[in-house]
Amino acid sequence: MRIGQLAQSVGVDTQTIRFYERQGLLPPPDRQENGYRVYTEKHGEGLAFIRRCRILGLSLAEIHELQSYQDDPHQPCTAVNALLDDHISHVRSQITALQALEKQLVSLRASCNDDREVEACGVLAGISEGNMHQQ
Amino acid sequence: MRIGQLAQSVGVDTQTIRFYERQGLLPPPDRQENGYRVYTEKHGEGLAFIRRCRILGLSLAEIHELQSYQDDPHQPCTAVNALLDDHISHVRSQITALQALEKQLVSLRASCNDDREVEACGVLAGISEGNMHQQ
DNA sequence: TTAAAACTATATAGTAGCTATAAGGTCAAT
DNA sequence: ATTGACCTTATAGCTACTATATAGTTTTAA
Repeated sequence: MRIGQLAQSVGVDTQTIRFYERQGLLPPPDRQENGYRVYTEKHGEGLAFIRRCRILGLSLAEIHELQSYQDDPHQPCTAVNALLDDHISHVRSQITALQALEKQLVSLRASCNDDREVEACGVLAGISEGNMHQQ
Repeated sequence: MRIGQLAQSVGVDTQTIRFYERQGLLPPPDRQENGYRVYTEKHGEGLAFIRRCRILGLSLAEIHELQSYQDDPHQPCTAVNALLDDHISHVRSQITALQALEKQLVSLRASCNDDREVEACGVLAGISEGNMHQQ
């Protein structure tokens, strides 16, 4: 299996595969005589794993960490669960921050309507005057 | 007022101020004979405006756009409001996406406890097997 | 058979918004 | 005279790719 086929089967760009290889997330595959990379089923699974992790919002560093656990299958999986717990709290704090931001933006937006000149715009005035509530 | 004082008064790094200047968000200030930048009150207001916009999550491009409106104060402020509306929907869709992600992560986490080996870890299995629900 | 299309390779730069580092010039105080 | 705090520019680093340039290889079609 060459890089293009692997890419298509997982739904990523060939560049991304080479990028993961350089980052140490995918093991360097064997090469044909002409230098083309040759991939196996294992590579496909590894790549799919990376992609699913990315969809879950994990960073490449976190994925690397998960891979290191996979390489040591008889350890307790405490660290895996802890990584996920950390990620969940990270996502939750992002949600909280964005909800606060949304409130702030909505209240700013309410301070204007479309029938004014820029000079009298409530939105711009609100930002300029800095009457922004914390967090 | 020199760059260090401006930076301290607004609470940013001096590097950030030079960066905004290069990006065209802050007008190039006058220089002393020795080349040091000299800032006025206006620069302070401009910088504070940028920072408040950043806190609201606006991109530098959006800030640039707002500044272009400020330079034309007798236009109607429709575009300002539209920019904010767009930003609000952007924030809302981020929230929605993160909430879906949180659900997914929590359900993944529920598939394991700490008393297993990595080999049997429900979390890793969940990711590897790809039984991930869309969005 | 040959020429074009489609694939592969590497290296490099760009994206966003800074932050950090290096290497140097300036200024006030000791 | 030298230390320290400030200023200058230029450059690289961060994340996770994506795009571009340039070149070699394979496959397909005429």
